[in-house]
Amino acid sequence: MLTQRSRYGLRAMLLIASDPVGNPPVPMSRIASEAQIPRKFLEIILAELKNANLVVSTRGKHGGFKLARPAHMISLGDIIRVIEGPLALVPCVSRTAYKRCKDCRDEETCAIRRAMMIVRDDTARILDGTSLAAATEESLAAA
Amino acid sequence: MLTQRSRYGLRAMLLIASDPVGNPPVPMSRIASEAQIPRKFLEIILAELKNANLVVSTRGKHGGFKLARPAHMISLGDIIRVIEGPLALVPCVSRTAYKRCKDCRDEETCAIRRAMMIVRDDTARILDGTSLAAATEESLAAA
DNA sequence: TCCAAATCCGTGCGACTGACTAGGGAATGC
DNA sequence: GCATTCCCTAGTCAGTCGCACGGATTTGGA
Repeated sequence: MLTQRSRYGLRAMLLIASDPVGNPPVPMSRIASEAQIPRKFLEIILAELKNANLVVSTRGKHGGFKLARPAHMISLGDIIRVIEGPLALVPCVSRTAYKRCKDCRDEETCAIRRAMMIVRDDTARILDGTSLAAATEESLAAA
Repeated sequence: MLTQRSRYGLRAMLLIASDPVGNPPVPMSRIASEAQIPRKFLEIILAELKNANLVVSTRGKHGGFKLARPAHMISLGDIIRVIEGPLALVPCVSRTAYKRCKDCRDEETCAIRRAMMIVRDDTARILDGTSLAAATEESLAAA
């Protein structure tokens, strides 16, 4: 299951993405109220997203957040990986956080690993293949 | 990512499954030493598995644990669901723990939900489609 | 009969994480 | 210079993870 953080992150990103491109940045307070996310908690999440170069911020009056790339170039997988961590169920099949399992005799023939690998690939294929743009087309608030 | 618990659970089940069918039950101490799982922690995990009717135990001397069903009738999904919880990433696509997301306008057209649903189905298909028997055929210790 | 081998059962515990709060700083625009 | 915004550092509070301790209970065998 995804953590609350991740769901908040998805909601926040969807909301920013749903704002017309030419508009001024979306202030945090509006994200908090419209997506129903605790204000201060949202700060932390947006900081992570900013740190990962998924959003850019402008300070001062009329400041706020905008997507760092167009909405069709940011995937659900990008967001989840930033907030939640690796998509893989076990370290030995993770691309971003590979770690050998210590008592595995042979990674090549391990059936557990093979199943986990397929799960990971399928998951990544779906989540990386769904962009914010695709998601906002039909629904505005979810997760 | 799966928790350590779940990985221990998988290892324990694999070890029990790898024991010849006619043999006496496998004592916890042997599982602990061979699968490298802390003895007392293993107690809790085996209790969960027993409670979920995946293993049966016999007490007293020469007691231990055996699979409750033949190894080809227990899937990795069965085990993970018991110890880790639902396979779905969000509650609104879970079969075993469905819960509506409060501010979702329309579940039918929600693209997030649709992506998550596909991920869940793929995950379940693989994990429920891989039995302990299939896993033990090629590798004995993993995860 | 009594011991040893085994599962069962409750309790505790330190570390971490998840979710959230508090309070002030620093930049920017009017 | 003042309001509006983001930025930063802590700290709380509850829960879970991973694990350990000390038994009680059941069973088989010497």
